[in-house]
Order: sequence, then structure tokens, then C-alpha cells
Amino acid sequence: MAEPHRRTVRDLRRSNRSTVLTKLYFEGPLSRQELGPLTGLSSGSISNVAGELIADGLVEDAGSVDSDGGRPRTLLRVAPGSGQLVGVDVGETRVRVELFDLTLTELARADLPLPPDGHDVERVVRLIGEGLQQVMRQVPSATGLLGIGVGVPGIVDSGSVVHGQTIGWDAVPLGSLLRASGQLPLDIPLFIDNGAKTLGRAEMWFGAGRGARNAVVTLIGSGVGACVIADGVPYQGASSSAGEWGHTVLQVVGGRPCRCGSRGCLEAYVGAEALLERWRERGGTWAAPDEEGALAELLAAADAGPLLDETAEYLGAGLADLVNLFNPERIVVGGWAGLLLGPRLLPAVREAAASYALRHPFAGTSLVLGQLGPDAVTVGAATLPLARFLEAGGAVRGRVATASG
Amino acid sequence: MAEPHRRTVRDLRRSNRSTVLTKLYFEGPLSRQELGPLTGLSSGSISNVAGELIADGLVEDAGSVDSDGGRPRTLLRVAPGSGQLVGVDVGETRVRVELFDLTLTELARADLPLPPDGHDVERVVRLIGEGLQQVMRQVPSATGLLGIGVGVPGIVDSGSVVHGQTIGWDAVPLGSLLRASGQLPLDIPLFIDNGAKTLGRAEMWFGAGRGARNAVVTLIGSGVGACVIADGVPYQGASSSAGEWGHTVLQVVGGRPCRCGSRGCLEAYVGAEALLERWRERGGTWAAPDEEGALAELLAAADAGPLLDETAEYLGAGLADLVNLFNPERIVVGGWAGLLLGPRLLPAVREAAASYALRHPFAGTSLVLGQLGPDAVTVGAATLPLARFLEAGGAVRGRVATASG
DNA sequence: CTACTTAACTCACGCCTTGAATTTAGCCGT
DNA sequence: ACGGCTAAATTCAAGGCGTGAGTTAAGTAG
Repeated sequence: MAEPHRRTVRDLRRSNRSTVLTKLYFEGPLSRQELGPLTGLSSGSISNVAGELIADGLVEDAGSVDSDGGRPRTLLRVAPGSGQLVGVDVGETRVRVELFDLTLTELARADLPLPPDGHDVERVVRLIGEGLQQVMRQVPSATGLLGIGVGVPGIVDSGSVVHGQTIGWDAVPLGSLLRASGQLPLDIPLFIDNGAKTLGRAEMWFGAGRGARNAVVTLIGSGVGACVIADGVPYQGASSSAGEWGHTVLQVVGGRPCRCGSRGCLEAYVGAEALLERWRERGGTWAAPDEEGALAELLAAADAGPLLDETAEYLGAGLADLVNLFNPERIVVGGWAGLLLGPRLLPAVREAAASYALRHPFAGTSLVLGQLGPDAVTVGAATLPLARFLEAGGAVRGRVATASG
Repeated sequence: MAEPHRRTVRDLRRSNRSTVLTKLYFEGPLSRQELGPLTGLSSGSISNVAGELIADGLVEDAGSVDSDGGRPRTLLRVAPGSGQLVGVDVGETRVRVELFDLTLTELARADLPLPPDGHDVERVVRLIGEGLQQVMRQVPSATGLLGIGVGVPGIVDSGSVVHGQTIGWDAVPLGSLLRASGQLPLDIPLFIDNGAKTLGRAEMWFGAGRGARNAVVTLIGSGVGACVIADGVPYQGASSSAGEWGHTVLQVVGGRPCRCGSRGCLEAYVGAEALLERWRERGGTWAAPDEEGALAELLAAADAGPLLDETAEYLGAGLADLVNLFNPERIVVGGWAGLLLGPRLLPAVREAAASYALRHPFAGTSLVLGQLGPDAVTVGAATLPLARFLEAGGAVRGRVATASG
């Protein structure tokens, strides 16, 4: 419990390996010389640690910069091919399995359709296993699988048990089931987290959240969610269900009923499903069979102005709550509906948020659109074992892990 | 930036000193034998570290438990007198300075009244200095001052700069001013934080929040605030203003105007000031000149039922937001008004919160009343240097620190 | 008084970081 | 081509730390 491993002198080395590896991962090729000040380690230790990492194949030479006179600095970088990661997205209509190298460049992908009624647990487990075998077959050189991350729709408790109302899962021990299925290599670290949260992680690592230590990634799709990053790490709460922004109360008296059973939730105004319903109530119609098409038609409609303005007002109020409660330096608006609505709504949303939020924290917050599409769930999922890998200084291979991070 | 001090082998010792000291502080007298498993250290290291701490006077013998046969275990505890702490509460009407021993038992106190118009910065600085000298004079044996914590009304940025709307402070560099005043010993760690947050810390360390890692301490007084504890540490946000729960939006359409300039804030319904105003609008009257007396009269009035029920509804919705967003294991309702209203309102509030919050996170949250009165601000303030002291394994004396934690 | 039991201490061993001294690697002027 | 120069990278002695087995200390039971 109390701070994991840092008692012995060997943990020190592990920790130093980790900082060096992490710095190299995020701040590109660096010379040993730069690494010193950046990590706070002495030149001697940098040499030692770097030498070890190179010997382990995790770090490689990346050319050198020649200075006028004097030995040129050798640049070091994380070797992309020294390990692979798998990200899985259990979506509404399909299971997607993607294989990445260490820099999260895609190596292979497999999409396995799911029937409409289809979130039968056993089937999902089987599809994940199949997808995994497919991508591994496509890339025979992938011999150093470092871990698997799975994004699922629902609340993930204890890093393994899934409660998914929308797909009819109640306390499904997905982690154990996957392990027991025999479909995935034993001894490979397995991580499970909510899909929205993995998407948030992806935005933080590679998208609009990059560099921020305190941020909120909002995800507006059919419903509404959020991923809160506190001091650089996703905040989970007591039972990993923190960030349920969609059911923030915005209207105690006279609130619209929400599908969660309550009234006046943000999601009852701003989610795509609710937005379309509100348009229908006002006489709006659309031709597209799917929500995305319908929402696009709504946006294009001449008479949707008042509805959109009202939506911006509610969204602004919801964002103001985030500003007041979390005081983030950045709020990223993501999710397919958020990205669709964003360009049209953002100015009005900003104005509304400014009026509802406190001046001081609002002034320190920037409100931006997400840079990654909804497909980044797999990237974010792969980020889970990657984070563990970096934290452990690259010493994970073959070790079992279950906790989510 | 990246994880403060843990590179060298001496930092390891510091860290282990810290865990031993912290365990002893919170889990009472312990034998070396128990300390081993609890800290993950070997018997040899426990002996070493304990010996060092005893030699430094920070830890002392606390008797022994005799077992049948075999050498009895010696119990160890933190020596209460090995250091003192000062907590300061800059309140509405007075500055209070309190001197504590290491277990936060009060040794002396000084109350210095502040005139009604009186939050002139220089005067406050002078009063703090005077109070400090008074308490130090009262306890001549207090020769090991470990640090000073100050709780102020307002947002504290960078651990030193205060923005206090209510007292007319705009970016006041209180930390520098105090140091420059010459009124307090140099080289003594000084910490400044929002008074509500220090109260929250006090509840977490010694009150209703004890033992929880994820909790929210709400503070309902004239206004409404909250202190969020994420993974055991108070969450600050990007500019230390996280937890501004009072201005959560509960009524977008038709919301009551709030003193913050917005509309529909929680504080516009639930704060004592707003509650009394709402009572007045409904024809309520009271005799007491102060808010506390007035609120007591309101509670006793026969016809305040509907108003209180409505208040419970709003408060419940506000708490539900906290449950959904933070997923705490515990919510503590504190602040003078909260403690006054609590016994009457809590059942209805709980019911309302249950209806607005999501089932899963709500089921994991307990809603309890605070155990400490509003006077605990000084205790919470003293907790700031104490936390630093424990983190540093007792090696702080004489070192300067400014960051808040 | 002896045998037994358990707590606490000691110390050889292996590992770590530091920082100065040393080696390595490329550039420049002659 | 060659030595001189500069700066990067490595090496290594010194100082520390935690571990865990062995040793000493401090009681009880008979």
C-alpha cells in the first residue's frame, strides 16, 4: 500500500532507470550530457544506467551531434522495436485489437464485428483472443509483447471487474476470464480500464492534453463523460468511477429526465442522444439512420440555432463546474459529438463557461478541442501497459500485473 | 520537477526514516517488531532507523509489552515534546495564533482582534508576528519550532500569494511579507493555505475523515466550500483553487443570483447567508444579530419545514455532483452552518443525493458530519509544517520551505 | 539456576551514487 | 600526417544503505 517499491538500494536503480527511460521516451533523442541535469543524476550514473538500458536493448544510438571541437555527443533514444504493446477497444459494434511498437506506431490491426445484441461475455473474451492471435500472426517479428490494455464501456473496479450498464455486464471479472481463457500469453501484464478514460489518456499523451499536469478530457458522444488528470495521473477515485461528469446536476427544478433515472443531468441536454431528442421535440427531422449523420444534419439545419445556443449554455455551465472543482490548466473537448459540435459551439460555450465559473480559476484554464478521433481508444489502452513499462524502468517483461494505473 | 529527492542512497534513508516516523505518528506506539512488516523494512534496518530517530530525540521509549516467555517488546512512539508547531487562523474578526506540540496538543494560544474594516495587510502581518511572540513567551520550553502554518480566507497561489476577494486582498505576497517583517524566526518553514482547506486537513487527520484516502470535506458556513482529498493528499489543481464547490451550477434556467455574480450556484441556496435571505423572502424573521443565532432560530421555527426540505434537495444534488465527479469513499459535512443544519437535514439530504447520484459510486460513499468545530483551522494549519516534517523523516529543522502541500 | 523463548543488535556482503581522474573521439592548425 | 585541443563518456575509489543470518539481551518456566 504505502508507496510500492523503494526501500532497498536496488529499487533506487530501478527508479533511476525509470526516470532515464521516461525522459528519453517523451523528450526524444537526448545525449547523456543532457540527461544528467534533466534527471538529476551524475554523469557516472547516467553512463551506468544508459549502458544497462542499451545492453538490455531498450535504448539505442540515434546518431550524434558534432560540436566544434571536442568529442561529439551521442544521442540516445528508446528503441521502438524493443517491445510491442496491444490495445483493445471493446466498442458498441465491434472489438478492435491493435498491435503497436513501443512508440505506439501501429503495426497491425484486427476488427471483429459484434452482433447487435452481442455483448455476451464469453463471446467478447473469445473475440479478444482471436484478434490478438490475428495481429500477432500479421507481425511475426513481434516477439517482445510487453502488455495488453483493454478499454471497455463501463466502470472498471479493482482494475479487472467491469460494471457495464449499457452492455448488460454486472460485476464481470473480465481480467480473470481473459486469463482463464488461455487465449492470451500467460505472464503478460493485462490492464483493463474504461474506454473513455483510455481515450482521455491518449489525448494526454499524444493529443491536445500533452504537457498539462492538471487537465480534464471531456468526452461527448451519445452520452457524456470525462477523464480527470490530477498531477499527471488519471484520477480514479475510491472505486474507479470518478469523472462521471455526464450526470452532474444542472437543473434541480424542472430538469429533463435523464436515462440514468435522475433529472437535470448534463447528459440530458448535451449528449448526442439527448440533443437529437430535444430537436425532435421542437419539430426537427433528419434522414440519416445513425446518430452521427443525424447530428451533422442538425448542425446544418437553419432553424437549429436556438437549440444549439441553449446547448452551449448548458455545456458551458457543465464546464464551469469542472473549472471550479478541478481547477485544471486545460480542458479538452473530445468525443465524436464533441468534435462535431465543437467548431460551431465553442465560442458560445466559452462565454457561458466564463459567466458561470469563478474568474481566477477560469482565467488559468484553456478550452481546446481534442486532436484524436474516437479511434484512439486502442492507443490509450496500450498506454496502460506502456506506463507500467516506463515506471518499472523496462523491467516488466514476463511479469504479471493487474492493477490499473 | 520529476519526483523530488530520491536519487542517491541517502535519500533512501531519508525516505525510510519518513515511513517509520509516519507510521509511529499515526499508528500510535509500536514495537520494532511490528514496524518491520508495516514498513516493509528488515529487522536490521528498523533497528538502525529507530536508533537514529531515538538519538535525534524524535522518538522515545513508550513502555513495553511482556509476552509469556521471551524478551518483551519495547514500544516506540514519537516524542511529543521534540518539536513544536504554530498554526495561525486569519479569520473575519481576529487573528488567532496557536502553539502545539508534535501531537498537536495545544500549548498556548493568542487571539488578536481585528477591526471590522480591518484586513489591512500590514496590520495582519504585524498581528501574526505579535501573536507568535506571545505564544512563544508563554511556553519558554518551546525551543524546537518546526514550522508555521497560516490559514487565510482566499485563494492561495504558489503557496504564498493570496487572492482574497472578501477581505480585499489582491495578489498579496503574504509569505514574503511575513518573512520580510522580521517578526518570525528566519529559517523556519512557513506554509500558507486557504483556511477552509486547512480545516479540511484537520478533519482528515483528526476528525471524521480519518483513515479515508479519497474524501471530500465540505464546509458550509456563510458561504460554501470544499476540500478534496485525492489519494491521501489535498488536491490543489493548477492554481490551488480546486474544490470551489459552492459555485457549482445547480440551476441554469431560473437560478438565484449568487454573490459571485453568477446564477444558480449551490451557495445561492445552501450557504447560511443565502438561506437566511430565502427565509426572509418567505416572511421569516429573527432576533439574533449574528448569522449563527439567526440560523438557529430558523431551525427552531415551525414554518421553516418547506424551506429546509428544499435546501436539502439542493444540498443533496450538490453532494451528488461530488460523488459522481470525485467518487470519494467518504463525504464529511462540516463548517458551522453544516454542523448546525446537519442533524436536521442529513436524512433528507442523503435521500436527495441518492436520487441524483449514480448508484455505484453512491453506494461506496458514506456521508457523515464533521467532528471538529470551526476552531480547528489552526490545527489544520499546523498540519502543513507537520506533514513536511514527517515527509522529511524529521530532518527539517532549520530548513526553509515555501511550497504548500 | 538452567533451559527456553523471543526481541533487538551487529556485521559481512552486495549494490548503489558520486565525483574526480582517465580515456575516448573528433576537430583544427601546421 | 601529426600533435594539440576540447568536450563526451567511462572508470573507479570512497562513502552509504538494506538485507539477513548470526549473536547478544532480556525476560519466563520449571
